[in-house]
Amino acid sequence: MARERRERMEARIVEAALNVFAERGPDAPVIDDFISAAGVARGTFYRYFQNTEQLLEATTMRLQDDLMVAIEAEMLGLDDPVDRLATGSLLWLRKAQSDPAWCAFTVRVKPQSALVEQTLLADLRGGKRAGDFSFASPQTARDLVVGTIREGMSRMMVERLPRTYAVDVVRMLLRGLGLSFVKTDAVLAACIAKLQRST
Amino acid sequence: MARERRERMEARIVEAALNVFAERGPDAPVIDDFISAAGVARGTFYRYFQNTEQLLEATTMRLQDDLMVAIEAEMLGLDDPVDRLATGSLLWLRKAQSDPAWCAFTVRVKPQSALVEQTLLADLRGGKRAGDFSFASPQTARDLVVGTIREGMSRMMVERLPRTYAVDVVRMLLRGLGLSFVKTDAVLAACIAKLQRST
Amino acid sequence: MARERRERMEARIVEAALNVFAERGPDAPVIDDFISAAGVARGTFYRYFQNTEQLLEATTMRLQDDLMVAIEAEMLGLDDPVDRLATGSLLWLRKAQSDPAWCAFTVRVKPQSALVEQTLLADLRGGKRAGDFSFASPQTARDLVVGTIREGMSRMMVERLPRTYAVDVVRMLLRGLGLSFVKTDAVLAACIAKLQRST
Amino acid sequence: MARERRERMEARIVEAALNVFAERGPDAPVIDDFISAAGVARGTFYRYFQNTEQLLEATTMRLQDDLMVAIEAEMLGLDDPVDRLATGSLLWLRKAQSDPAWCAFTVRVKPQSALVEQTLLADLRGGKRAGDFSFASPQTARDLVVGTIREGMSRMMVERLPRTYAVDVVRMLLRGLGLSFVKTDAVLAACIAKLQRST
DNA sequence: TATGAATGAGATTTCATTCAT
DNA sequence: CATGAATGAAATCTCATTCAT
Repeated sequence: MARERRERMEARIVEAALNVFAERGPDAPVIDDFISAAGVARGTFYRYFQNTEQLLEATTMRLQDDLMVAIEAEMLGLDDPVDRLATGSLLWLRKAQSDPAWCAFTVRVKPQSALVEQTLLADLRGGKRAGDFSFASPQTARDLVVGTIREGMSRMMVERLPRTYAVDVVRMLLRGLGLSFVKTDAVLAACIAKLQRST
Repeated sequence: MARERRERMEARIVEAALNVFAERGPDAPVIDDFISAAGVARGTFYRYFQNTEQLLEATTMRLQDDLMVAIEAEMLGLDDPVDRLATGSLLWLRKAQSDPAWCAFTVRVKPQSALVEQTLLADLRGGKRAGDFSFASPQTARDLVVGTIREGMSRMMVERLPRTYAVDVVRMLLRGLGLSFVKTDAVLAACIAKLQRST
Repeated sequence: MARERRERMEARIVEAALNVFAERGPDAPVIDDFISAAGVARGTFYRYFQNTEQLLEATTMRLQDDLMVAIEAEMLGLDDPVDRLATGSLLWLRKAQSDPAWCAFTVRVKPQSALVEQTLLADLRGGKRAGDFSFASPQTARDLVVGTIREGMSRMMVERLPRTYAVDVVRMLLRGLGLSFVKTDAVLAACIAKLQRST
Repeated sequence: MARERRERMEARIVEAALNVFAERGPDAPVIDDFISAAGVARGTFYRYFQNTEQLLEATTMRLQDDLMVAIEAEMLGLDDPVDRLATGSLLWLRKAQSDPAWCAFTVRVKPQSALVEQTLLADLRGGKRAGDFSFASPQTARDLVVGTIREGMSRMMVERLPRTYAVDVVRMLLRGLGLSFVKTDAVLAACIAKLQRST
């Protein structure tokens, strides 16, 4: 039960961090913001997190994992790695566009959640094994996907991007990953159709 | 003449900042490092820059502009936007790989130099007008190029990337920009050949 | 003529200092306030005054001398030291009450103008020689007069004092200087009457 | 208990400030002097005082309160307001004359300790109620007492004042407050006699 | 374990004064 | 002489982090 208490407290702080970001924006948040939002003493904070960075990371991981799980749920039944990558990227970008606070938070922290990284790499490898993708190495391919999406998210923080932005980006990504132009369009069309049905 | 003096002083501070970064690495450098390196009083520093961040930006802009000029020199005679974009990206990534201090410095600051942005957008537009590229908008295409390269540079700071990394990335980029796979390989081959000759 | 120019410039700076005090109040005035009010360069200022303190002193002396001269004019024909001291103090306090900028300025600078000090001491000595005053030493008596008036001026800066304040103070001063209570009242009455006539 | 700690810390800083002043004199002491003397971090200082001025005020208040308490002890058994005022003023001036550091410190800060002000006003009111004093208002009377003593203290900082200075001043003050010349001399004589006995 | 005072490194600001042009 | 950029000492502020209670 001591263990449970620990987890409740940790969750409380993370929860508070989320609110702080949603309310005060991505800049400035200082430790005082977090602890006062969580209603916790300074010292208590440091019992749960070594430093602010770690809180941010933990929160980002939480956020990314949550989204990843939601996306996986959405993709239930989708087995083809190419379909999965397309759908996943699309949903990720849409989340970013529809939830600026989430976007701000995610873009500000460097590392990605392990779950996201693994899922992404698995699909990249799968797509290559299936002969659809063609790239030098999964890590290099990952840089294309992660870097482009991250840059897009950065720009969302500054200017309003068109509704079609997500699809436009995913098209570039699939082509960049070596998917033939014909297949790219087919995959995209199917993926969009499926998403519309499920909404 | 008072104006000239101002500019000399600003240049002197930026120059010193470059040295500081080259010597002490991208982390930690504190304002005292900069002012003592520049041989300038604290008050003088704040007469030219509002804060450290601003100095970093100014310095990064300088660095990026300098590299851009060097790359333009290297590309003298190259007129085709696709060739230019391929060569430029390649040289940029190679610089990053061969000069970790430069890479660390550049990757740490958000905005890109205006010169770089303009050159990039011009080539993207040119390549599209020529019918080589195909993408939704130059800005979206820019996100692909800038985001991927930036992500690659980030990863360079953490792990050693293979010699072929730069070429691998550029191949993905060209394909992502909608260049046909055949042309992509041709452009890359020509571009590499030309670079080898000129070295 | 070079000498004349010098004096004109000095006067200009002092003049500006007066305005600064009148406009911005007694706190804060910084050298920048003075030089920008005078439309003079930093360096120029230091050619005329060694430091801010010296400017303040010069200005105070000017102000006090001016007032002293005005008071002397008002007292033309008054020869009795006791009358002079009473009238002078009264007029001084009235000036302070009617001109808050002047008051603020004067109260902030320690030393008194030599002219004021000499006039005061002369009247104190005169009144004692005439057998009206009685105190240990003119310097000690001076402390009573100067200290009380200065304290009153300080309080004027903070709170509004009653119309009768000046007379109340002068009555205390005359008694404190050893003037008999009867004479004090007579002197005060005469002095007030004379002032009313002259206005 | 946390409250107690706070008070101890504040006292510690004020205590240190006293030492600094005693050792280095009233001019120049810089924030670093205070914090190093108190063995306290810069941040801590600003947690207790907004700026140096505030520390000076707090310290002066402490000093004035301490002296006031000592004077009250000395006056134990003295109930007559006139006696109290005479004795108190005398002791205050003697303290100033015998302890230049204290004098310098006290004279440099504008406001008086609340305890001092209240005690003074009470005695002024008491003396008036008893028919001994006669003045327009206690506040005006206060200006006479405070202003004169302060001016005397200022002058002590510059020149050496005679041994009789304190008594001379108090005589002027009592007369100025409207005490009859006869009573003034009687009160002074008694007060001096009493003090000599108690030493 | 929870608390919040204390720490201290550092950034930023302010300003009187100096000095090259 | 006039100018205003440069200086540098000191004040003030901000925060992440430590630590005694």
